[in-house]
Amino acid sequence: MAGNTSTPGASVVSRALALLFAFDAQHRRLTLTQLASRAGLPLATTHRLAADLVAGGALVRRANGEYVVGRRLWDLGLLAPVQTGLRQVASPFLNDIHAATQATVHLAVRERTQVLYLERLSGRASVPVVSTVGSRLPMHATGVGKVLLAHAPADVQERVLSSLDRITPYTVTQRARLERQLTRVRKDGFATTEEEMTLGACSIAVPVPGPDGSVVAAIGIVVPSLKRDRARLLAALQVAASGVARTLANELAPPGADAASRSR
Amino acid sequence: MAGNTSTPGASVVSRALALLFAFDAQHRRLTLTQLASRAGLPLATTHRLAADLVAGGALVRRANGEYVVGRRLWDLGLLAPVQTGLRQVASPFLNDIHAATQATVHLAVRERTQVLYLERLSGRASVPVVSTVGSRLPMHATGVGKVLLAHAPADVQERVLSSLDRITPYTVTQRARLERQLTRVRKDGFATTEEEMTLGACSIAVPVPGPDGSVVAAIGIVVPSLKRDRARLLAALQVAASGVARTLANELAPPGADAASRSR
DNA sequence: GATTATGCTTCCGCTGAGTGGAAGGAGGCC
DNA sequence: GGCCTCCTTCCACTCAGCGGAAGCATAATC
Repeated sequence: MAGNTSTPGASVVSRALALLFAFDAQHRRLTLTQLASRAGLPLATTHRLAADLVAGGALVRRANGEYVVGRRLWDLGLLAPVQTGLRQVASPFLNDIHAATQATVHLAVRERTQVLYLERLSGRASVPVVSTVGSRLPMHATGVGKVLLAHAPADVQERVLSSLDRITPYTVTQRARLERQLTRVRKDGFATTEEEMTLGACSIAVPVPGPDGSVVAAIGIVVPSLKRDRARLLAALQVAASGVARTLANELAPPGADAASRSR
Repeated sequence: MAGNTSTPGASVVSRALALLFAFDAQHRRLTLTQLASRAGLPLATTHRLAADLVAGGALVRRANGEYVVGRRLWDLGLLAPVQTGLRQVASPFLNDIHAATQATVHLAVRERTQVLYLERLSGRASVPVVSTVGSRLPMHATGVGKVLLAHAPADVQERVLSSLDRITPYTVTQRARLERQLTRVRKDGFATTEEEMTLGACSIAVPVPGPDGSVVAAIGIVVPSLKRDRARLLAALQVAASGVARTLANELAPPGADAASRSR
């Protein structure tokens, strides 16, 4: 729009989005200068666009000058069809697991080469858990991740297996060893981790099969130790997973349109 | 930016936001034409801006041409400091109530003259419930709403009381009667509704007091009937509410900055 | 209390990014 | 074929946006 832009070709909209997406889980509050630098825009431009965004309610400016994401964007985000159907269907079953185990319960799907956490019920026990709703974690170090990885397309597996970051001393970073684990996951129908993502936290997870036999999601729980009641936890998970799978299959009976198209 | 705009003075950013906020709970999917009409923009302009938004991942265009809110906005929305602290603190207590009662559990705050639902655990029983996370409902017809209204500033009460919409045949629309109910709510420490929002659904709710004695939120549950176990439900709610209140007070012990500033 | 540093706000001349009417597809229905 | 609806592309006009620079406010440093 302007004559003397430093990056001709970039639309105003793209700049505005750069400002919005400058926020992330580690940067929920940004000063003007931080915002400008993270978005890669000149300070004056940032100042003006940010003011527009504040005027529209997309951002909020605190009394101390910091910008935060506005409530209107929270509203808007909730409308995104992020597995809406899956989450609604799964919700009561997750609650059942939570009631039965008192542990932290997760519902997750695969997003490219990472685990995306769709839902989380936090447990009573003081287990350190790093995931929150919306967070992405590596597949090879989480229970739900191993389940999803074990059933992912070959090219995804290849990409994940070719670079296994060490997160704790117990993270499985040897390709061959993880491959053996994945084979077991497919055979046994569940995956476990022991302090591979967070010290002091173990997990166990099972797949949620879709109508066509593919794996559409994973349900897992996080506990301080698996020693004691692995069998009990696994039973609870499997009941829930088959419940979700059954409900999903029924819901899809009238095979209309693409996923998540049930607004009415 | 352009010479021949029909509404000079409107920034590109404001137009882009108009497009985004054209989506709401009743309109999660919009065609180009719908989008243009709801945003109040010419079709060609809408087409171009929407393409920019899609390029940035803020919107997604389905195969059938419909636009929906994109996953990146979902991510972003989760970063909004919408009572982050309150929700985190309350979550385990809400789960307790849910486990104990198997009913639909709500956490809500007041937003201007409406109830804003922050959290919802759906129950097993087939009770019709209209609320979802992020939805706003009138205060006078919901349990949590009555609690929040009873403890709202006088001007808010006045505005709400001066126009009581009828939603079901049982909605309380007489000002004097609702005022008497509010007095009781303050005295008894809980509120109830009986099919005032939805036929076949009753609710009971209690306030969550903040450190300074004001009411910061309400916790409520929805059941088919209150006849049977009102006392039991009330007890569960009160335990949870005081648990949340106590945790909140402890959390605020180091009184630093404004709410929701715990990113690390 | 002067000096420096840092971060925010405002100003303003230049110009190409944005605008939207209009024309041209692409389907769907009768 | 004719008609309708909805989407896409084109293009001449021009003012909204651009961002360097100067000014301002506050806080730290000497």
